[in-house]
Amino acid sequence: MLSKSEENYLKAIFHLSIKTDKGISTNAIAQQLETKASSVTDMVKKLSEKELVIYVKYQGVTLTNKGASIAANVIRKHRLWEVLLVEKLNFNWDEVHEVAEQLEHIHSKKLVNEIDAFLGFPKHDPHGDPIPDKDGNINFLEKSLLSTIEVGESVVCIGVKDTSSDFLRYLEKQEIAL
Amino acid sequence: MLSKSEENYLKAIFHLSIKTDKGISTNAIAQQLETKASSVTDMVKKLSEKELVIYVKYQGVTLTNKGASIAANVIRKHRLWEVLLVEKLNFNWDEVHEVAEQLEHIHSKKLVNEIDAFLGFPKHDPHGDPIPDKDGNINFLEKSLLSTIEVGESVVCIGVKDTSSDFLRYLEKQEIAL
DNA sequence: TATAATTTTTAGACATATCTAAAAATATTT
DNA sequence: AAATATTTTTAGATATGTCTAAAAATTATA
Repeated sequence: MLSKSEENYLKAIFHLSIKTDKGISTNAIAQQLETKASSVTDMVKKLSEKELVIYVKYQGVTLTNKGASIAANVIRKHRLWEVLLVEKLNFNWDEVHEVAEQLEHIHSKKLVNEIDAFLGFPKHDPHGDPIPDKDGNINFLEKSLLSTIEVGESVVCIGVKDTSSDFLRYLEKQEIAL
Repeated sequence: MLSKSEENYLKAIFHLSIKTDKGISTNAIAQQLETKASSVTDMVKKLSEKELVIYVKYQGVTLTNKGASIAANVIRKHRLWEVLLVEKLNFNWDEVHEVAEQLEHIHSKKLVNEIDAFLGFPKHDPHGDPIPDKDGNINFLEKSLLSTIEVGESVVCIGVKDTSSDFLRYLEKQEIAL
């Protein structure tokens, strides 16, 4: 059973890996997790021993299949909890992140799958991000940033990149929803 | 913000305090938490510094109002989660304990209160134990053990003392429910 | 390609929570 | 009340995860 900390590292590496095929740098992980590079080195060694990442000194890390699968599962839980909070428990989409950060570390396969069913097997979280399936498969559908759209063009908003409360409340003020 | 471990100690002391007015012994706590007496001494000192328990060396501990309130709140969360698991997520009453032990440590007042409302403000958990209210007040209603009832007497079963899976499944086989 | 700047790792320290083994205090027995 | 047994505490060790500061490796610059 992995610790909360180990899961958070895998999740951070997973997110950083989406944008690139290269190894993820120690500093990038440190920045993502708001921790120090030296802490990252320590943890990455540990994850490497557990065969969850491939780590070559000074070359950054990449997730193994096992590591990626665990990370996807944590993200699955995070996003399913977010849907539950918004759809059933009157949370606003700008209030869910902090609680979901805690809930994503609850260990119970039955719980996750029951929530999935209870919610009708949602495909996206309240911010439009795709929810990985049981096997960790995730649907990266192509999106364009609103800033790249021409004035006058009609588009459908399916997600947000910035999930800060400030930004989400700004969107609501502009009457932009998903 | 208290750690999971600190919360578990407060909860254990709370439960042990129900049966007695005396200070709770180091050994009793160690037994309840399946840990060693020396670990209990360490933690109890820490809780004492935080004014959550009154601790006199060799004399056991009692909860302060603050400590009791926190313990009651953890128990409130535990029992509300159990109701959610059973009522909404298809858990059997013998499957809920382990997951609730994790969920009770999630920190979010809004979450607890929303779950409470979502469930229609239940008064008891799936084992018939009372759910403390927001302020930590708990309804200790008088119950008699089935073993003290005369043969032929008619009674209503409103709770269980033993919450082990084995015992709960035995009750189901006997068609005894709450 | 040397030199400088940056990144990464190592070494050693600290906090939390736990443990074992020994010492001290309390409780029980004779 | 003295001897014995039990409980509790202390002292010192371990594991996890973090940090700072210094050393080593890599990358960028002149």
